[in-house]
Amino acid sequence: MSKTEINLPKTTFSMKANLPTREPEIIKLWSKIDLYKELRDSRKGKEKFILHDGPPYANGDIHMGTALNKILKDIIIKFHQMDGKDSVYVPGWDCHGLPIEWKIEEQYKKNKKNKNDVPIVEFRKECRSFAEKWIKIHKDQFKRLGVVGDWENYYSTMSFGAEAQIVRELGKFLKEGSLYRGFKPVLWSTVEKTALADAEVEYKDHKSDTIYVSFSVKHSKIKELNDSNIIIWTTTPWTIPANKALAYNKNLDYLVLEIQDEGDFYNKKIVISEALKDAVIKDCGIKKFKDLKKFKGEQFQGTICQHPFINLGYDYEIPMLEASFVTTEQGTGIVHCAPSHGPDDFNLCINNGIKAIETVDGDGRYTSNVPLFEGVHIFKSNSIVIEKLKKEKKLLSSGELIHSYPHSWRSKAPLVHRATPQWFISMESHKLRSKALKAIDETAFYPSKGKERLRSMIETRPDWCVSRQRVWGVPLPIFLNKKDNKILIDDEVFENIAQIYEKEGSDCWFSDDPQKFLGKKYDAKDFEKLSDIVEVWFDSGSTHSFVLEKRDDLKWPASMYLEGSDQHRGWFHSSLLESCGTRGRAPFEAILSHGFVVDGKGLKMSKSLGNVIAPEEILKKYGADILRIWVASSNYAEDLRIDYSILDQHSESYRKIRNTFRYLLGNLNDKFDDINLKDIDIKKLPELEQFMLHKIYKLNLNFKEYFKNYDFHNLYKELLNFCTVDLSAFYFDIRKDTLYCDHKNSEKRKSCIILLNVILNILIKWFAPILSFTTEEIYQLISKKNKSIHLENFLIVPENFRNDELNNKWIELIDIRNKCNVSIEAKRANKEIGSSLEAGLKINLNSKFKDLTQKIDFAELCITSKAEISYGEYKEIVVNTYKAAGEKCPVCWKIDTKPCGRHSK
RNA sequence: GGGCCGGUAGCUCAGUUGGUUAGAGCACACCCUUGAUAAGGGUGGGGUCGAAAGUUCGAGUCUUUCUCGGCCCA
Repeated sequence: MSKTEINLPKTTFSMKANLPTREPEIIKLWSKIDLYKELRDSRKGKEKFILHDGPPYANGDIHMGTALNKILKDIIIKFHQMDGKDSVYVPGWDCHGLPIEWKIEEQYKKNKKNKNDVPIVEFRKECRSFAEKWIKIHKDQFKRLGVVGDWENYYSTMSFGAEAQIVRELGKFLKEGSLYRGFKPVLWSTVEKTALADAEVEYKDHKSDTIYVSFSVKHSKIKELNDSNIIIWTTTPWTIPANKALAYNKNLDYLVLEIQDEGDFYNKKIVISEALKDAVIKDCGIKKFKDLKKFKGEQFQGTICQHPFINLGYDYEIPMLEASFVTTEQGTGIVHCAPSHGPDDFNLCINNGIKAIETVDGDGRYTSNVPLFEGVHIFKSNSIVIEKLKKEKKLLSSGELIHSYPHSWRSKAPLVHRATPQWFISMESHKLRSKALKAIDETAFYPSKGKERLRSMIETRPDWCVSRQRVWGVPLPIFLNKKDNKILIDDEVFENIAQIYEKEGSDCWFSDDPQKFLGKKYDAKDFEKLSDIVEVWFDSGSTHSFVLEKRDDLKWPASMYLEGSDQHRGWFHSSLLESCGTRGRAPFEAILSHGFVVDGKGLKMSKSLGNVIAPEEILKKYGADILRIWVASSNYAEDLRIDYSILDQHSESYRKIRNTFRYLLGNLNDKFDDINLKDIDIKKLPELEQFMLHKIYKLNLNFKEYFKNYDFHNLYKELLNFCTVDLSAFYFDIRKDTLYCDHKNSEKRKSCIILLNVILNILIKWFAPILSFTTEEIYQLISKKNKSIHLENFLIVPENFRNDELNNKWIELIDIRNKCNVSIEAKRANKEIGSSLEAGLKINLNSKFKDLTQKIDFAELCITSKAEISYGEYKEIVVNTYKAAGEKCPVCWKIDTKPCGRHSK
């Protein structure tokens, strides 16, 4: 018999994947058939699954984190689509904000242009086109990853519709009354009379006056504190008039000392931290003193002090507050707090109900809120403060210090923190906090630990500051009445502004006559138009309103929001607050958060470490399907490690999967028969085939459970193990003989072909959400049913595939098979045999196995030429392997003393 | 510096309410095969469960401290 008479596998599906060149062709196919539209049409009227896209910032090439995020989204969307739902994906971009402003400014700098010489509207146009450019680039990069979505009708926070809706959303907070005007310190240049962003700040050495100031205790739980003086140290004496509180650390030890030196502090008790005692004594030149008491910081609780200028009209109470930012690095272990002049101070005070006020104006002069100092410039007031402290006997010591201090990058002038008018959404006035906490309870979190993380942030966060003194953003739609400084609240005006934005965008706020926005009802002369913009988190926090609610193909609330775990502080957070404030519930039913991409050792990627891997490199070297395997196989609940050795490993697994498909296709000769699983007459199949159907049934159960919990790394692992353990090393290996050597009419062979069809059909669908490209490549080869694999549904596996009894039986048989393999291996190691077909088996089994094994051909299972079982009182399974005697059949290669009768016909 | 989360074979991951000798796949080593062939099969080695202390008859699992890493805040 010649080789042409056996059925060798034949397929056009190549072993080599060549993904980097093949994948772009598949993307072209998807675009040609308009896959996204096909997907929508195929699920018209079906239950919707809406994964609402968190908008990436339209700036710079995508990195691994972005790729991870998009692929994970795509995998989930495809799972739901194949599960029969209408799984709509509308990608979006976040466009406003400082980073883009910066890029444009940088370009100006290069061209020696001054931002201030450029009209705002022109500047904003450049920002807009910059964002547009990056959206285009991102789109192609995301498509290359295999992400399918409505790329033609994406959303952006800078679209006119978005800008209009953001105005409407703010209008809701204004109308409700929860949006109020407050003050908050920002870094301020008194020279340029403007706020500066962190990135605009240069740190360099600066000489500051330093003072040790005493605050006398008004009352305290600690007896010894009641007639003592809390000592603080500061490098900004000019902030003393704005002092509202003192901060201590509850974990530090503090001392009460009695000073016995002559002078203002003779016989006075002072309080400082124990750790800084020596430094303070030396710095203040204290010679004689007595230790009176030592106590833990936590005992400060409830202590109230007096302002050092109490006799000059500063007659309010100064509470002592607990703060972890107090350290023993410098000073006295107690820190003076001016909420108008420091972010720490501000946050601590606001959490204790002390609000910042405007103490210093834009020029750097004290306002009328500061008694004695009104009109004095802060940079000229240190000496006055020091002099008055001395006069009031509140100055323990003074000096000078050269230290690193923030300066403006433009003017090089020293900066200060200055409380400026800002707009806040109250967490309490309309119960926003409790609404948000309730909404968290009603949300499903994957992984569950995300719930606590978000909750603890919402529980403790201060009021939401939504204003920024910038230009690239949505203008705050606020008019102030010049007479009484009251906010103009009128739905007609808000809607008018929104409709103008809808038509022409928000640029006109800065250029056009205010009357245009006020309409006919009000006179522009009576109102001041604000020039602040809305902070960008409010933009993206409103996407649910201008995307989910506005589009007919979507639904509100979203089924899921999915982002990196940093977004508990970001998008999850702002979306929750915005939606709870305006609609009383979260805009999502579930939140899935993923960890960060780190290198192979678990370190974060950074240029300096040289461990950065760009998605582009991976696509060029491996292809998107390998990257998608990396996403699916990693546990996103934690950080995700990636390096080339990890990718190499996944690309090995990919080859295993690809070869599994190749075996199926080869033996089917690329002819796929879409068998209805319900029509299979299971009892007519050999037991091995029945057992495989049971395996498929069980795996499908697990598959559904893993998918339900978004537990993809376990799902992928089971699929991979099915390919390697159950198929390649077991079923495929055993059935090679039947497939190659049996006649095409053999019942056994036909049964096997049924199984190969079933396996191919179910496997390609199981893998499709993950291996989007490879499964498409296969689908195009075998099926004309649909235009794409992604239009298919997961198969429903009939209950009659289940056969637990048979499964238990085959667990035993596989155990015997494993023992046979050990025995064969021993002979192979002795060089007595090579291939297992050169072997015969003598298997000794306890009689209890008789029923189990009677009809089983172990020569078939173990791929040997002979196998005999003898039953007896054996305690263990004992297998003896011998060299099979006789001639090798040229067709099936089995060795027998008699001629092989299989291939006569 | 503070809050939260994490550390199980070289890699990706399992490991129920504490309970036999901690598992799987890949990788690795050796062997076989040359009719899945830049494929396929078999056998095997490999872990102080980040470290230490504690609770317990018993700890990968519970407690504390430390350490390393990540995110957020400062």
